[in-house]
Order: sequence, then structure tokens, then C-alpha cells
Amino acid sequence: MNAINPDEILKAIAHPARLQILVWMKEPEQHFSEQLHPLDLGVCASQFERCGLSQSTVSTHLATLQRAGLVTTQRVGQWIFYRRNEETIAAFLQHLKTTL
Amino acid sequence: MNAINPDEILKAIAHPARLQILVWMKEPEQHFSEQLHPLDLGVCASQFERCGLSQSTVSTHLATLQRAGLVTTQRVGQWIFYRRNEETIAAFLQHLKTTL
DNA sequence: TATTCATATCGATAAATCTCGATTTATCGA
DNA sequence: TCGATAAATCGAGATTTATCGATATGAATA
Repeated sequence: MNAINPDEILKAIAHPARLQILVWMKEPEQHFSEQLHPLDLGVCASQFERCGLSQSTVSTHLATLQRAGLVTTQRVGQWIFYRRNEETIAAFLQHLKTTL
Repeated sequence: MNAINPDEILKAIAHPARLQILVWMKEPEQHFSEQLHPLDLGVCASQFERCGLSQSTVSTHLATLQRAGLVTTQRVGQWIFYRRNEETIAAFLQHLKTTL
């Protein structure tokens, strides 16, 4: 269920920083090994500021990814951890492959 | 050769009208059977005005698709025919599948 | 050559997106 | 409860994108 919205997903990944974030999240241990929290929880929001944008801008981009259903979040204490939503991503890729 | 530019392609297909045009072009005989010219040539530019936008806007969108390498053009007399660039599209889908 | 037709380009406006710093909200620990 | 930290939201300015009508270009035809 929870049908994907291809148009919204396309707009979401059509921004270099947002696409970069998704790609980074594919291999957390590769790119976020310095994170103090266990990576099983996901990647802490602040980690993504390495893309060179401000905290507020990164937060906006993460919200866009979440609205498109590409990531899920989990609050743990004062931190919020992001993870890829592999189901949505796979469904989108499949849809694009058959549609485009 | 002629490497694809994933960022540019993503921006190109992240607009509903442009995506629609690409999808329409997948089955020309399905959507453009009323075209007077043989569909082997491609789809005549004016055909795409059915998306509800003006001639100049459609022309701009077609140029965007072309710049991204998603379509090729062929001038025949006063008409310009558009065709999908299947190589680029396939390469892009493959890239997205392995990257995203 | 003048006219018509198809398409591209230009110039302008409107709308959407991007980005930031400042502020707010939420949670933690002392 | 207070101060610190993390993240979201707000408000504003800047940039980009979308769109149109008008005009230019290029080719066909009378």
C-alpha cells in the first residue's frame, strides 16, 4: 500500500543535495562511520550538513525527502535519525522503468 | 560515448509536461495516429501542444528534453520530428538503478 | 517574390524553489 | 528549573523556472 507519488519523487531527487543525501544513506558505514550513535538507528540529521548547506536548509531538504516517502525518521531523545525507505525507492525505480 | 548527465536528465523529467511528452512518444501509433506524416520520421513538434501549453512553451520544453539528450530531432521540410533517444534513456535508468 | 506554415527565440511577468539567519520547539542533563 | 543541544519553522531575499504573446527564422508554395 501507500502508493508512491512519482511526480513528487522526481522533483525530490532532481536536486543535487537531496540526491546526494539519498546516495550517502545507501552506505551509512561508508560515509557516517564517525557518528557517535549506532548506525542501526539511522543517520542523524546533523550529519547531512556536510553537503555545505545551512542547518535550516538541510532540514528543509530532509523534509522534502520525507514528504516524498523516500526516507523515514525515528526520534531518539533529542536526535532524529533518517533512513532510506527502500520499499518506496524500489517501487519508484520499477515504476520509472516501466513508465519512462 | 556521449555520457549521460543524470542531474540534467532528472531536472528534465521532473516536469509533468516533459515527462508526459516522453511517455507519449513511447507509443507513437497509440497517441499520434492522426499525424499526417509517417510516424517513422518521429512525432511532429506541433503534436505536443495537446499538453495544453502554448506553442512557444512546448518548444521550450522540447528543447530542454533535447539538451538533456532524451530526444533527437530530424528536420524534414518545414517540420521537425522528435524521437526518443532510447540509448540515453536506457543508460539513465541503468545509472539511476545502480546509483540511487 | 510574397505569402503561408512550422518552429525557435525574445522579452516580460508570474510562480516556484532555494537559501539563509533568527526564532521556536523539544529533549536532555546538571 | 535552567542552560545546552538538536531540529523544525518562520520570514525574507535571491535565483530559477514556467509561461505567454509577439516576433524572428526557415522552408514550402503560389
